[in-house]
Amino acid sequence: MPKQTFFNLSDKKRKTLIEAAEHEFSRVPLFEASVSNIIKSAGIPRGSFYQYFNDKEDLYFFLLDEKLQESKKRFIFLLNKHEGDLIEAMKELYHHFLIIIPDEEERNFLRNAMLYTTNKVEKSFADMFDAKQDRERFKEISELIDRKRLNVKSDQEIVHIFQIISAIAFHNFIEKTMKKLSDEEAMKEFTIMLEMIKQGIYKQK
Amino acid sequence: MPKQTFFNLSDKKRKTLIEAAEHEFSRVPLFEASVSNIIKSAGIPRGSFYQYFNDKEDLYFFLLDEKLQESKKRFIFLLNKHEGDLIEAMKELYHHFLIIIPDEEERNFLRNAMLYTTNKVEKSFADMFDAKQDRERFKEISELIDRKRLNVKSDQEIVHIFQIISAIAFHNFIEKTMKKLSDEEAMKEFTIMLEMIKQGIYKQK
DNA sequence: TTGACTTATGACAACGTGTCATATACTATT
DNA sequence: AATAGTATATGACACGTTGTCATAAGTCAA
Repeated sequence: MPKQTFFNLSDKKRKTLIEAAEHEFSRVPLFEASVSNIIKSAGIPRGSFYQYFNDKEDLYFFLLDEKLQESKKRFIFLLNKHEGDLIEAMKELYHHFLIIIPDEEERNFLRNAMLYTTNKVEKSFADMFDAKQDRERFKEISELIDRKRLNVKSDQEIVHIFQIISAIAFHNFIEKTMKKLSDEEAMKEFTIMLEMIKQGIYKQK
Repeated sequence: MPKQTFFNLSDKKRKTLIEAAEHEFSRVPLFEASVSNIIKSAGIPRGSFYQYFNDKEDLYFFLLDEKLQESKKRFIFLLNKHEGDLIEAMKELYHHFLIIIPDEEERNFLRNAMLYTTNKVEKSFADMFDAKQDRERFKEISELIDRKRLNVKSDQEIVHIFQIISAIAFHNFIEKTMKKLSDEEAMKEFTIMLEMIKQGIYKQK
């Protein structure tokens, strides 16, 4: 977490710094990003940077977390919109992630995050549904989901379903990026896969 | 790819170098690994390293690819063993990945790869099943799979099933690592998820 | 005004990377 | 054996990055 000093900064200075950081982290993935570029672009001295953050990771995951919080809120909104249909909500969330975000810098930031810090992103996203992490949110989501549609026996299985869908979404994004698929193609593949797991991939006896 | 010079090296020297590299890449993920450590441990001068490789990525992905080739071969073997049952083959492959590998260094190498270069590992693995990449292998695998068990209409859907199972395996490994689950716990979760997608997660109408 | 505390600053040591001029080894040909 | 031509080995070096630390400047309450 950034140090208190960072939060004590004037709004203007903090905003400049954040913008400089987002610019750098959009340009290249975390491991190639440099503190030097960020401070040059923000116009602050090197010492100050380390007054605010432990290191570049500190700043990076602070920014990433903020963005993921937004996604989590959106997910809840979409779950409402689709009357508790988990798959429809995830479809639209993913679609939004692919297409609707208008800002190219934001897209690149998230792209770099998804590809190079997959484990962190995936964990953060999965934790939304982890009762131990955030009982409040878990309860909210859990109540929203329409169980009648689902072939589940327990709450635990609902969590698994969420994890399966997330895993497929992550996989799909990686495939899209590596094979340079269009948004439409990616979305089509994602939808097909979801249909398959809805119905079951093995023949019923 | 490493340069020809590397392959011209004496077996002994090449082996020493590879061992030094594996040691370093087991210690830390690619982005933290240093050429300096590798050459120090291998006892070769800095200039030589760059005579053999373009950079550390060059060496890293060469090693990683070799290991993934092994997994691919094993997958085909397991598909045979389980008489074309895709899910049983993947279960055992994953189980092997988790438990059977006896060498701790090897485990750490793969762990670092899975967590920090997910996109590359996932792509390489998925390509095994990509007709465009390796028509030979695709044909071999495709013929091995027992379609009678599967609820599929086309070859394309079989590829999707493979992708779904891989995605779940990757997800599971990340979860296992982040939450420090035991091999048994991870395996149990993986099995549950596979059962779910076998049967379908939505109620049939 | 003073003292205590917080924040700002940039020079610096430590380390890492990739290159390049130079030295050395090897091979084939006369 | 001498030579030429090619492949390989070597390590000093220029350049970039990181995180720290001594010092300066600011803030605020008494």
